[in-house]
Amino acid sequence: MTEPKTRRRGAELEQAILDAAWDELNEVGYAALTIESVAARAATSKPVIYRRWPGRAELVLAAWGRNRPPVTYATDTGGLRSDLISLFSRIARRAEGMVSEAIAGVMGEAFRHPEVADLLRDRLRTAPLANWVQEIVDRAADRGELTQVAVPKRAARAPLDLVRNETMMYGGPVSDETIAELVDDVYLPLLRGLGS
Amino acid sequence: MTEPKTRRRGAELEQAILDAAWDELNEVGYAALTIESVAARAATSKPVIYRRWPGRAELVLAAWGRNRPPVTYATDTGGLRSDLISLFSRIARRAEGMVSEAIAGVMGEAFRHPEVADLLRDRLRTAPLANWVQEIVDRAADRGELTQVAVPKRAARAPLDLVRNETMMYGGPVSDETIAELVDDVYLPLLRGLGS
DNA sequence: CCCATAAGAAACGCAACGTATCTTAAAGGT
DNA sequence: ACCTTTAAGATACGTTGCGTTTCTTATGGG
Repeated sequence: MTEPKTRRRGAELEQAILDAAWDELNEVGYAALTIESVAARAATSKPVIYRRWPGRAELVLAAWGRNRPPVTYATDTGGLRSDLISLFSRIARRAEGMVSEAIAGVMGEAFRHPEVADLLRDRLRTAPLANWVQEIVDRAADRGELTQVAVPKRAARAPLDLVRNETMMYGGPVSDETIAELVDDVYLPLLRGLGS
Repeated sequence: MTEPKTRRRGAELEQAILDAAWDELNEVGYAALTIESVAARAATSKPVIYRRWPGRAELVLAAWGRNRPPVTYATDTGGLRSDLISLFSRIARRAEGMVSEAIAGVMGEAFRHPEVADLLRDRLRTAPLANWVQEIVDRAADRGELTQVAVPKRAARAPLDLVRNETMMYGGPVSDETIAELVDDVYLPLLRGLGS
């Protein structure tokens, strides 16, 4: 029991720890995740983990970094509204995959450790979002659904911000109804208003 | 030292505890706030606190409930844009007074305790917001700045959601520049778009 | 084959948890 | 004025996880 026979090292060991952290995160959640539980699960010991990451937040961010879903591209669905519904759904699904309880937990620590805050912000940002929105708008303009317009950065970020807010406030997955409201009552009017 | 002479009871004692919790929250933050530290500060003992609140989150929410700034009304500044700037600033200032580190902390626990989540949501909601937005829009319509329109609930909530997102993501106070962007690049276009 | 490196085991003191026990001050009814 | 009920406050308990230190020993590179 005290070490079967093989002693892992370097990358292999690191991956095993991150897998253990990820499993633990999904099974018991961030609040109940302890360094000791991860160490036990990975069949290693605390110092091994502390040698690599300064604390729980960083460990979880690292684990999450290896397991988050890839960013997918916004396809042309043939209409502005359906393009937006598709975009918002994609964002929402991605946000859900991020285990919002963990985000909230890490956030709590982020305030005390600015490095963690920066790390977290990087993770929550979806870099190509602005381009996607602009592409959707361009296509809509080609179809005559909107007047051609450059979407300001703030406006391009809004879908992500609105979905994130929804996820953080209500925990669970974002309903189709909510997505429809965000598109119909907020984002579509916004895009239309940009053109006037 | 072991009890000067007077022993507080009921409401008086409760208030003393909540004051202590509030002070502690502002001085050391949520992460470092412990039941023991609050008990010490209030010059009482742990059981007294546990008899009243089940845990840290509830205690902090209670303390916060007694100390949050009153909701103030949106005055007529004479123009749509300045009305909105004023509204967003008000929301932002209120959000800052709420010690976002504490919100994040409570949020982390909220996921494991649905009652806490409900409590927290109540606290973060600003009930009369929809009316304020509608009033601002009505006034703007009277001035001829917008066409008269009923603002959907989602759209009316957006200012709060956007500011909250900003506060949670960046911690510190929301800059005037950010507020201007939110108004000029997001909310003004949105309101204009609702009218078309 | 040897040796520098790092894995793993074990134990440390510390802090805070949440609970249980007991004494005693305060409030209120008669 | 007394006596009963209520709850405040002190104290101590076992528990858990922290983050660190110390030491042994397996492993892989040279």
